[in-house]
Amino acid sequence: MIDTQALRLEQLQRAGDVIRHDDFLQNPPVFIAGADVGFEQEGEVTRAAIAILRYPSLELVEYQVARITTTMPYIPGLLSFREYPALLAAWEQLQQKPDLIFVDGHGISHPRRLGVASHFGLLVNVPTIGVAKKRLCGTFAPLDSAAGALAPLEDKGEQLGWVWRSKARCNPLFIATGHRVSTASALAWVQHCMAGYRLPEPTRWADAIASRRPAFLRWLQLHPEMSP
DNA sequence: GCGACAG
DNA sequence: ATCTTGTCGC
Repeated sequence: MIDTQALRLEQLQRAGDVIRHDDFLQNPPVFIAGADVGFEQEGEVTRAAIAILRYPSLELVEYQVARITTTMPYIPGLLSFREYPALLAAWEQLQQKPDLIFVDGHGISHPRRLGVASHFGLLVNVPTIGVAKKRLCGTFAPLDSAAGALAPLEDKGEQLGWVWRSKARCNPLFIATGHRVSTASALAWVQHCMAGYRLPEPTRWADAIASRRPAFLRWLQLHPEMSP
């Protein structure tokens, strides 16, 4: 069995190492990555995809996909332990390491302040931002229906991040510091990587690659040399 | 006790 | 997350 209590204690300990302010040596970043995790073989296999985009052009310059045997079931609040092994595997395969990573999931907007974006950021020691599609914890004021509507996500007296409607008629995104990025910058960087869709480009590409979507397959046709 | 609960 | 087509709404 899994000692969930020990994992929760580990989260509390690691959360103390998360840096919640900007400490980039060079800003703005030159390469921004999007990271996404999915599953195959009825969950037996965990698949991670990382897409590297040049900033500010947002063109895809590299991507890596890693598949490993799944070791943990999905337990709300303990997601990072299930996903980080595959993320690390994909990370090791990268030729070009990014200056900033958008991780699909929460950052410090987590019950014990250690979502997958924060956990992964600590492991690779790179600035990360959590971009999630659903709330995990915290509360926020009703959001206006217009694109751009924003509300702080708060919990127990502190602001954990933002709830931001990136596009009209779409559910909002939950954006928070992962590691080495401030709450204000987390929102700004995501906003700087939008291209008309609900998700920011780094995340959108990572998802397209992991799921082998048509847009990605078409891009592959134009870049044969990029086929792994 | 009851409801909520990233991917 | 994943299984999956068409369909309703702006």
